[in-house]
Amino acid sequence: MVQSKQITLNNIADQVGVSTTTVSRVLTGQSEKYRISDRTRAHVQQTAREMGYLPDELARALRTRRTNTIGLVIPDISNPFFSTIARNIEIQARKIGSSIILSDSQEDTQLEIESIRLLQSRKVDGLLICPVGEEYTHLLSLRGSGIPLVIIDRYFPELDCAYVVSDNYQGAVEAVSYFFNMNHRSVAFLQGRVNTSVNNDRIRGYRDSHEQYGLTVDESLIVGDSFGKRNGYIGTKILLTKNPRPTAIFAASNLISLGAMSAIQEAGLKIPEDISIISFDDQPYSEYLATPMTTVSQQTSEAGEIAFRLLQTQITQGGNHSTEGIVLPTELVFRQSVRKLDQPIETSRVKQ
Amino acid sequence: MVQSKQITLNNIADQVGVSTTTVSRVLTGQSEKYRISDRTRAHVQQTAREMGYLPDELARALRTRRTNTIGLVIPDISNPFFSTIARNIEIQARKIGSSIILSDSQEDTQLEIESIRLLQSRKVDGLLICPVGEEYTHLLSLRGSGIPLVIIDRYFPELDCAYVVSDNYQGAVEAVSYFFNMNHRSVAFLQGRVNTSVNNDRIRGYRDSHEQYGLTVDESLIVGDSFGKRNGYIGTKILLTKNPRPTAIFAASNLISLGAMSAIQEAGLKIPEDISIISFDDQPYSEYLATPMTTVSQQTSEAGEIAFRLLQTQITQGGNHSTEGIVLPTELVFRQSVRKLDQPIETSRVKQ
DNA sequence: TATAATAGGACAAACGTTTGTGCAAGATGA
DNA sequence: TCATCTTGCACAAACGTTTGTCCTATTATA
Repeated sequence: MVQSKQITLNNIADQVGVSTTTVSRVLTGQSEKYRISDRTRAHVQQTAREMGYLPDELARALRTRRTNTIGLVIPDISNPFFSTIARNIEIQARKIGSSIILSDSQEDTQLEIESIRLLQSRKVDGLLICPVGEEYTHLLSLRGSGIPLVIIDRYFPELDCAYVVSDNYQGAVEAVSYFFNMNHRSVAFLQGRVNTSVNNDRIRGYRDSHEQYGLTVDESLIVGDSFGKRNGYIGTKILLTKNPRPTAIFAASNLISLGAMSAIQEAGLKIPEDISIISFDDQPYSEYLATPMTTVSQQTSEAGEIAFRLLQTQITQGGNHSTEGIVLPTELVFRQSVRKLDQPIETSRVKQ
Repeated sequence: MVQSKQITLNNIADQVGVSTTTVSRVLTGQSEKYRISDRTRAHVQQTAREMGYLPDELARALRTRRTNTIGLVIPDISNPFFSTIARNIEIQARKIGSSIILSDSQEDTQLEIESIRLLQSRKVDGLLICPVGEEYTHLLSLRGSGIPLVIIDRYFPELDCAYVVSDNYQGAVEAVSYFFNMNHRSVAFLQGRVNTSVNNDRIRGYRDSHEQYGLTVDESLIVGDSFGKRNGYIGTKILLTKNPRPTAIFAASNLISLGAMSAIQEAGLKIPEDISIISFDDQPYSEYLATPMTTVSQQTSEAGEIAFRLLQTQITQGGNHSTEGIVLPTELVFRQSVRKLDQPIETSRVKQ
């Protein structure tokens, strides 16, 4: 196997009988700016092609201080929610010849920090981060370093940084209100990772919705601590022991609702006859579930694309950091996992 | 916003009052090999830390001809099958300080080719490719270039290259045979992208299984041309017009079976009462579907990890390219989407 | 014809590392 | 005291680009 030597600008220069400079200028399309004759230009291009020249982006980047590379750090790339975001970022990046370096932080802040350091070492032009979400001091100093940065999905009110997130608050309000409209009065919340903006905003929506309907929230109906399936399973197990049992569950993620379905099934209960459920995150399979799931759909594709564009303007416009925050609307997609109950007997004053 | 200058070895050297060489040797842990005094070493380490030194991996790579970076090209990162593979690759890579550059070829050979070129320009140490799968001439020349390369999921018999794939043949045989054992005799195949090894092997299994049971395959029962959902929908629509209708469908991917479910539902049919189905690719949601789906499970996590290791040995052992092919067993996971029919009347000699 | 302008390209430095080699000063041995 | 080792580090080149500047020969201008 011949480990064929790399073809460099020098090789081409020697071959053509011209300086490296000239070759570089021709191949970067600066031939007219530097008055390279058509003859030379053609000759250089020809031999470059013949020799199969591929520019060394490393060397180029070292000189130009621009790698055309962006870092993407994500808590779990196997989660379709994140991989959809990643995909749309990649598609945008490829359009302008950028590459993305992918880092999976495994929902671990420490790994997130290490990822960021490594990406900085690799001199990425900018960073797109779906943060684990609890800590943000490392993001603060990152922001201070002046590197272009856009946060996705989970943001930090105290961090002055561009971000794109879903309207988690409104999404939660609509979901929970829908339960109330269907005459549910005991609605549980299977929450995700606590103290993340995503979770905080959804809880806030959950609470405010109660208030709007003149209801008080039963704190014992808020359970869970992660966005994973296992958490959904355990949380639901707990909820189902309650007496009286909640009539509805609002699950904070697609994985949580999957776990919840396991627990519900094991308890011999039916959705929505025995218990209703709404899940955050619409997925391709949502409509095919045993009971087609009513969900809160997020604009994941758009989130990826917008985040990339935000980052790109930061990169091209240099230090002029817009701190713009973009919040994308959610949509409640109605299917069959919510049952309408009989009118509740209680005399709850329904505001609004 | 202060665009703080990059800290270089030179800065540290100046600060400490020592040469760049010495700083480099200390910071790369070669202080004893080059007899740097403990005093100097400590001093250098201290100031490096104080100044917040981060090595420039670009410059380092340019000099060492090693980027600690591998290229990963995948047809669709939003497909959980691929994103699971990607995740496990990333997890392995991070353990040894490598980064992965992700490229989504969008199931387009041309984009795949461009991706590979760009990754070569970026001087990745090796390439992990889930090929689109029809063309492989570009992979041939890639192989000739001597860059470490491992193919995942779809391979090419004519391409002398390490690969890791599922045992698609055996998986298909088991699925289709199971149908036969359940007394089905009219089993359709909703195939994926034609002329890919994945599809070819599954078709072969489909055919051989027929032969083992002394049955002839009805060619009109093989429909479809991609691994997408839409293809599953259309293919099923077609199948359902047949008279007599096939009693069972073998779907070549998770997305195909989702599409099939739509078509089946629209026709007012029930799984498995009216039609049975087995799908390739087990997914977290498979057991929660309207009818829990009997699937052919692949070892996606393992595939990613193994591929990475294969590549890593190629990288470290230099040109010594093993051409080892690894095929991972599949597993038929039984759920409820297959109905047992009454004994067929026909007198088919059942071999085996 | 003398001078200025232009065309066409070359030189060399720089980006931040790594690494083979060289070299001075002190330590050791005879 | 002289030669030899050893210690501890510095020099300089190299990786493949890009880019500001300079140079020479030819053409145009006066």
